[in-house]
Amino acid sequence: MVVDTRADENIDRIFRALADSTRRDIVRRTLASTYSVSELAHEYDMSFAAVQKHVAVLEAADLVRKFPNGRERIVKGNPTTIRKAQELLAQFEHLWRDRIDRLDAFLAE
Amino acid sequence: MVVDTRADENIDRIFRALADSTRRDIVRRTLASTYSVSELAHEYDMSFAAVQKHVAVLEAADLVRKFPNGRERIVKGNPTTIRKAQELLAQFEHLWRDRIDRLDAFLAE
DNA sequence: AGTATCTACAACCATTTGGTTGTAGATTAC
DNA sequence: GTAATCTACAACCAAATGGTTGTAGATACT
Repeated sequence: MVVDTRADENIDRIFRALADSTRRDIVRRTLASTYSVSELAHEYDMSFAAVQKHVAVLEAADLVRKFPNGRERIVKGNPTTIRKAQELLAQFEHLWRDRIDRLDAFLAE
Repeated sequence: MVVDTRADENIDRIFRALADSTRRDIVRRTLASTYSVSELAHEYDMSFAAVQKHVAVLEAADLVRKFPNGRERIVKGNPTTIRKAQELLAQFEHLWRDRIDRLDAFLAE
């Protein structure tokens, strides 16, 4: 069985992007407030280029978007993609509940 | 600023584990039904050892657990960890909502 | 105009990841 | 008892990841 589709690759990117505490912190910050790339870079113990790469990973996953503002790029967190991931996990939980419901129905016989 | 803690590493593992469509499929299956490792292996176009490794990654993230049953290991999806991830994403969304609420309050002045 | 700042991007490096094959230990089936 | 099945794990390999430094293009400041 082959499992991978284009849609799956997008999901891969989302979870992969979230699997790093620096990137999760960037998402939190840019959801709660406004940051340029260099403002973000000041927050972490790593090079500007490293932070830039993290932002690029998040952007590829559509977890943040960049908007030009003069020489700066304003990074904004994208709540829609967060919700998408959340809904996928909710489906997972649903599978479990359905199973329990089936079990309950069986035991009720 | 240093961002990583022990707790963060666990979160890393969860999202990292979910960032692969084969592993997401294993989670879905083992939440909805019962599979041994070899039964899972039959479902995918890869070696038994590869599937075994995927299960190990999921187990390290506590997304599945293994229970010995004779020579088999029964793999069970763990809804608790799914929920944990879901709640974390819900917090992210909350940051966004708070921001919008603050904006609304400001505009209402 | 000249300088400083912000960003983009390439090249490089060590480590991790996702796959493989092969070997070996337990348990079950005949 | 022997053979088949299920699992574990090591060794290996190519590709991706997460960091670095260095160079260069735009924009803003004085």
